[in-house]
Amino acid sequence: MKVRTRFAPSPTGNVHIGNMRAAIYNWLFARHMGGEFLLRVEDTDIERSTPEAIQALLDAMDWLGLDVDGEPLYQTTRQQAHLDAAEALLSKGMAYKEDKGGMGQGECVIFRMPGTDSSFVDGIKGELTKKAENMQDFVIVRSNGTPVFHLANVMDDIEQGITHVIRGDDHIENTFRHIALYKALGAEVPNFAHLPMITNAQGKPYSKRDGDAFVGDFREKGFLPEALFNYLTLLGWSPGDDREIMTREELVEAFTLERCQSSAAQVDLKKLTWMNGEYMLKLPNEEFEALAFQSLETAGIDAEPEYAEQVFKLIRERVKTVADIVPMVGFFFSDDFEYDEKAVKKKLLKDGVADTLGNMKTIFQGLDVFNAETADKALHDFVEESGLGFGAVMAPVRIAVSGVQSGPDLAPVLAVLGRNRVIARLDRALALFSA
RNA sequence: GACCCCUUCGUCUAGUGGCCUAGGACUCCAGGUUUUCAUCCUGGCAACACGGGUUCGAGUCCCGUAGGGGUCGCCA
Repeated sequence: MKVRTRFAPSPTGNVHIGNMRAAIYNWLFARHMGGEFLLRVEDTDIERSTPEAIQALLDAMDWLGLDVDGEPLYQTTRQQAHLDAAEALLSKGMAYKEDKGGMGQGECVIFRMPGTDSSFVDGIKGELTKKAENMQDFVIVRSNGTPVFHLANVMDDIEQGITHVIRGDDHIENTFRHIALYKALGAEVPNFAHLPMITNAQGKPYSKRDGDAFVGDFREKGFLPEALFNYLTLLGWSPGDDREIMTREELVEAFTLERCQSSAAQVDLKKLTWMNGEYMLKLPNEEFEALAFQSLETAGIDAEPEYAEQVFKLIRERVKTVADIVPMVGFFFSDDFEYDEKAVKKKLLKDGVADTLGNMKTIFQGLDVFNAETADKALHDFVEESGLGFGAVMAPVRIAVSGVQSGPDLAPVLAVLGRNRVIARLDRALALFSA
């Protein structure tokens, strides 16, 4: 039988990172097995399920490259089928009506647990069992006539022909109920695999309060989808060898449920950032530039393409995330940049620095040609002639033209900025900081 | 509280009874390269939760303890 997995989120607009990892595992498993990956939108919460929220969900999946087979199933279209199933269960005596709790809310439909011990083999955790006395009957249709999650979920998984239900381990208890439902409904029980949860930097389960809980947050922070995908896959799974940076094809090829960890995993932003940097490095130049131009645009920076491309070449290898770009190149596009206070205090407000900057200005003005090579040579010559240390010359010049202590090679930076800008900035630094 | 699950370096993990004086990666630290910064290279720190078994031999199997987590809704 062909493997079919599914991702069944509630479209709330924000897709939780833990949910998205479950989606990734479902996708990976389906692709590995040559099966299908389906989407079911559990949109029965009318308040939160707006078209925008659904679109946001689809966008997040698209961004991560989780392609879906077939049309998505919208749970709201299935209500009648759910209710019919409840009727059938009722008529077979497998469910009963009751005014639960006697609260006068009216009668709801309650599923009768079979009263036998239950056990199943979880694809990740192994055999799981539960004694009959620890399982209670449960509501499948509310007194207001709407189906409850358990019924809807099972019915729709049957409808979509799901063979493998891969979900968070917070569903383990539900699984015993669901299995009983499958059997009562006369349907084949699918395979189940329960993923351990992932936790935040504090080692606690992700809550909606966590800043980085949603897929969109990672996108905004400048992470590449392929890097996030790779990282999330490795969080709780490993190929069994030492590979870490893996292409999507390699991940699909290597992915199996048996190699999934059965304990919770903690997200480590530092490692994600490292991995993202590796992916940034691998990006084809055109893609990097496209991303960079986009970042400048959203930051409201007007960039002349030819000039910008020179700038991008300078920072290309230093960027860890897309979000690094704008702060790194700001001074190339505007004279209105901040001076790093510490840097100024430590390097600029020193005796003799004003002379150094003044000398460099004169030297640069006197150059026949001003480019990376000549600027570099001028810098070196001056260091030698003056007997000043290298740091005593480079650092002040760098801070004067960029505001900060670190950045790409200084000479190329000067060359790209151009002589006029460099001299103007040296003048300004002289005026502002001559001690 | 009841039921269930989990436990290898700070973090992600390899490890399926001898190949483990426990390997890799991130982080961190030190040195080197770069006559600036970053990169890069080399090296280092650092773990089998604890206690009992079983066995010639246990990180690997069993039992218990502790700690962590999940679930106990007419939410999903």
